[in-house]
Amino acid sequence: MERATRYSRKREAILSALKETDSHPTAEWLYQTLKPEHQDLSLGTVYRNLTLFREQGVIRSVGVVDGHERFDANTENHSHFVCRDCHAVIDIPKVSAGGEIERSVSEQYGFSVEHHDLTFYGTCSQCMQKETKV
Amino acid sequence: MERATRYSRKREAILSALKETDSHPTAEWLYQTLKPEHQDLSLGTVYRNLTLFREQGVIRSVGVVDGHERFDANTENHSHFVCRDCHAVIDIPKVSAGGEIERSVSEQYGFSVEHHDLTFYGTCSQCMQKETKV
DNA sequence: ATGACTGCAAAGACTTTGCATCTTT
DNA sequence: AAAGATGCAAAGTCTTTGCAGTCAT
Repeated sequence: MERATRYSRKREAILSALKETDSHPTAEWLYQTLKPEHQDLSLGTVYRNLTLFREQGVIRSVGVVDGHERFDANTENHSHFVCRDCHAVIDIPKVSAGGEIERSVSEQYGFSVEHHDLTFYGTCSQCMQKETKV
Repeated sequence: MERATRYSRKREAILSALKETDSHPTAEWLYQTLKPEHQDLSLGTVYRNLTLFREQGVIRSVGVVDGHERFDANTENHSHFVCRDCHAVIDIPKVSAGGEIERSVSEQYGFSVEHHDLTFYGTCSQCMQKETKV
């Protein structure tokens, strides 16, 4: 039997903060961002709720960038660009083939494919300018 | 000026082990695998060399799966399937559009795109059988 | 000999967890 | 009141690093 979930001010705040940004934040960023409004917030609570949200499927992990896990409240199919310089994670609206590609892999290998990620790596425009100046 | 690189038995062994497997191992796996032949090998050396290889571009990180970074000596363009159950990382030969897609993102956003990863997530056939039995 | 490479163990960095306390229902 | 949620700090994991000794050139 599953454990019930109760309302919690902080949980709501964490999810809202995640929905209001497109920066694909880390747990630490959420903690720092919410701290002023919720002074008794603890990092552990942020982590616990992120884990819960992920299990519920309301958020998704974009992966670990430079040692920090990045989260995304946008669970619709889209891609990402990761800047190897400033570690920004930027949304790239649907460049991939969508569901068809998953079906193709599923049929060829006999795997149950639930999801796929397309991620680009390189240097963002801002960081490219910086490099040029040096 | 870059630092010179000298020959090292262990370095060679680490790279060989990585080239001989398609399991996308972790540092720990390489360490355990090479330990019998190189009894005085240390985990630190494995990590140091993996970092070196990655900088040299002779290997690539497939990302962090279940808290462990996974490495791949195959730097040619291909995709991966990650089993969320047993954490296996399995090669999926080229399903994506290749270089064109990178050019497209590069032009649209003004980013310098160096690489892209396409990763599928789900349950592998072996783990699906296990689940059925239960 | 010189500078690179390594073992070892300590230090780091991020995340998880136990327990007493506070909240929600 | 009962059970979930949180703060705090300790514990866990994976990875990095300093230092002294070893090896390649």
